[in-house]
Amino acid sequence: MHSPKRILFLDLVLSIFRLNGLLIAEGDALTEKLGLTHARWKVIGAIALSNAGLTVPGVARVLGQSRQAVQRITDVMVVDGLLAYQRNPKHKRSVLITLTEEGNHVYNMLREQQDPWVMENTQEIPIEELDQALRLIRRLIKKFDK
Amino acid sequence: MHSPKRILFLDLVLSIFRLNGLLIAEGDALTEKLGLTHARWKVIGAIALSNAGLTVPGVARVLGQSRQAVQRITDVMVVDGLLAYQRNPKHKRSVLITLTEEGNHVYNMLREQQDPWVMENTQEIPIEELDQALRLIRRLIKKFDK
DNA sequence: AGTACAATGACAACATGCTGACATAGTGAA
DNA sequence: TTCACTATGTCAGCATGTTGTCATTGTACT
Repeated sequence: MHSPKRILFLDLVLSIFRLNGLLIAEGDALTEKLGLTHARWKVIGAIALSNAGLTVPGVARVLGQSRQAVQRITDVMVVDGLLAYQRNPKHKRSVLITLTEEGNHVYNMLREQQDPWVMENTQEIPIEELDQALRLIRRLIKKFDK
Repeated sequence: MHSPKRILFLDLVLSIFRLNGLLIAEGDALTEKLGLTHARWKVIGAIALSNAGLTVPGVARVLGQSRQAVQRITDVMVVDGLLAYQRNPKHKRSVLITLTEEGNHVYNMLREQQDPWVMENTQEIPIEELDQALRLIRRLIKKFDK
């Protein structure tokens, strides 16, 4: 079974692995001066983008990681003063994660690095192509996320 | 700067992270009975797909990882009998990695699991869409892989 | 040939991720 | 309300990946 589709799909999978690694490297380079690592900017990004507030398992679900891995990172980030835990009106045990003033400051600096980076890497790409790719990827995510 | 393109691109990046994790989980589930982990099936796949033979740093380049990480995995896989190191006519120190008979057997079984998995997950997706997405991802890879 | 630079192997320290296990809190149905 | 099931926090063990460092081998240029 060596259909073109098979080759294409496996190629796509390998390319996802590769791009994933490159994006992490890009993000790390982008945030190097801010003292962030990819584990940290992922968490900061997820929280900053959430409207309703996120719990530790909530961040884990968004990032597709285990809650234990997220918990470990957030615990350290709270100690480091980037995040704070806040009482959750919806849940007695599971606190909400919020950005501290310093965390917000770091996020803003992250944005200052990120915005030109996004500009630079998307200006030649039509918005329709980005949208189509995103839709396909979302479709695959839905398939695998059960 | 909250252009739709920015949001779209960041959304794409997050989705790549998410899909990457899900694909690894899929692969691990697929190869669970074979006693493989993602670090291992990635190496086996890379070697099986190579024509000319690969060295440890060669595999690292293909997978976009550090040679040290690959070396550690291959060393264990040699002990486990899946891989063997072979004299490299081109290089005195840097040996070639080959699949042992058992390694080849495992690769064939991997293929038996992988083929129906690919079928199942691509049958509703037009080949053109896969191709377009792959092209965009390759374009991004080229941008970041310097 | 000689020499500077690159590539490789080896080892270490560390960050990150996963799963498993357990106790506790929360939720929903009988 | 009670009870089974799920969600969460916590701790532990382990796999994987990164960077840094050093010695050694290869390579390429003069």
